[in-house]
Amino acid sequence: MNLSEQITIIKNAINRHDVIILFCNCQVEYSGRAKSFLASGDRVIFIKHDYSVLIHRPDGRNPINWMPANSTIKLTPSKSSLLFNIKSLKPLELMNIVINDLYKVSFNHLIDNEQLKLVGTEKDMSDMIYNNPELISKNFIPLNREEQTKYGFVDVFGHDGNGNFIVIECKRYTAGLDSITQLRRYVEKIKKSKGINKVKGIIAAPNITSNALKMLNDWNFEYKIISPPCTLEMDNENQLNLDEF
Amino acid sequence: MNLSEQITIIKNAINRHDVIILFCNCQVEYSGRAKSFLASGDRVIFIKHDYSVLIHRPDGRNPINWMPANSTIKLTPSKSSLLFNIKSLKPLELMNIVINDLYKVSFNHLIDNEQLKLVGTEKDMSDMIYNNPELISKNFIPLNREEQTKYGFVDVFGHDGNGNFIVIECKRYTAGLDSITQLRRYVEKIKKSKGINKVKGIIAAPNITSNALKMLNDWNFEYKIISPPCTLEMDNENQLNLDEF
DNA sequence: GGGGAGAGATGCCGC
DNA sequence: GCGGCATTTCTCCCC
Repeated sequence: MNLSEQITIIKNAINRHDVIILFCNCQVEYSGRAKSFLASGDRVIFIKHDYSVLIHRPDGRNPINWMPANSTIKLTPSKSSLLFNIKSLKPLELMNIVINDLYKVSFNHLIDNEQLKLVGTEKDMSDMIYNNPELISKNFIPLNREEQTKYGFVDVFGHDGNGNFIVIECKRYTAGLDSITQLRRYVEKIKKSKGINKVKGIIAAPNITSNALKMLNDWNFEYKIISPPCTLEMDNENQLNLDEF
Repeated sequence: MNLSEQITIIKNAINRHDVIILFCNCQVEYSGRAKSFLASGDRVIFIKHDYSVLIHRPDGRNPINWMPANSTIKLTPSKSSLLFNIKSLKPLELMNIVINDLYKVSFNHLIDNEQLKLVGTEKDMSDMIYNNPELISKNFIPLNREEQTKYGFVDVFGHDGNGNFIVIECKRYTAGLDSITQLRRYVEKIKKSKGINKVKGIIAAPNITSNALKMLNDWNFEYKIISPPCTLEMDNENQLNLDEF
């Protein structure tokens, strides 16, 4: 297949909003929110249904370069092979891909209307604590989830029945320094907005870093070892048993 | 091509550490750091050289499901089509992919030894300020970059020649509430470690949110409108002119 | 659309 | 390996 035919085929696939994969050797220039240059190497170029463009290296989870959805994709022949000019607005971003060698092209029209069901998130954690306040202490009485403040959203807010407000910040993995400063910000905001000084801060997480623990002690906050819930209800009868794996 | 031949071809490609693309209809179960289920739909499965596995939907920059590098990938026939069992250790993560319909398979051995040259990062910003202290003020004298403290790393640290220390936190885009709490943490740490109370905090960023600006004023910090540098030196003579695009 | 914050974040660097 | 932190973060949600 000659180059001109190949360009026509790819252009048609783009116009149909097919998902397109190119195995190729290419170099990439990007200018927009930052500026980058990637010298020639073997990569996979990914043009998606939403006109986002991903450039994946042979390794790693993330694209080495990419353009956001709704980009304008121009494809032209060059002396050696193909040239992509990709443009996106707000913010203005430009990308040029010089294809030195096109190994393989593959495309298909894909339809996917399903949504991922996910459990074990931080939201699941705060729900669990709200519904099982004894996880914090036998006195804890939750009042709100996701309490809105000008200085941020509190995961779980409540009191202990003795006039002490309680602010809980959940982390699904390890709480670090940033978690403590975040909690501190909420505690101070609650103190100010409620006009009360008796506000206790609690970090709920399965792990905490040593420095975070020290900073937490400095601020008289508390740490509760709590893990996110991890039980997925599957109504699908074709369900696989991950335990058997 | 029958199913058994197809499995052999894919297995060989996996053993060669080829990058493999499958256009297919599939359902995905994941259990590990969290738990998820994704009902049947059209997707692209991506097996990389490092044995990471990505499942991409027709839209969006990120994989909807994935497994990290160095996973163990088992491929077996099922009643309808193929079944992937993928396993990763530390932490233990399991994934099952049921392929209902395999549309296309493509693979290629890819080699990429190049590194991305990127400019316009936060590090570039702090370097720029360190080398051009007048961007902050005519009195600013930088002392260190990336000053290490137990409670975090200060982007740029210096003084004003009048006994006031200066702590600068850079953000390459918009500074938010978290940037202010971060700066506050550094300022307090410097005050404590140096045993001095005259420490000024400065946010250097092209934008700041309204709430962050308010909090910054509450803490008597300063805001300097500074953008990250964005000039890429290209030694490649095949350089494209992005401006002409 | 701005703002805040999580993510199965990932990836990098430093100790 | 832990820890702190940026990311062309992306993505979701709420106002």
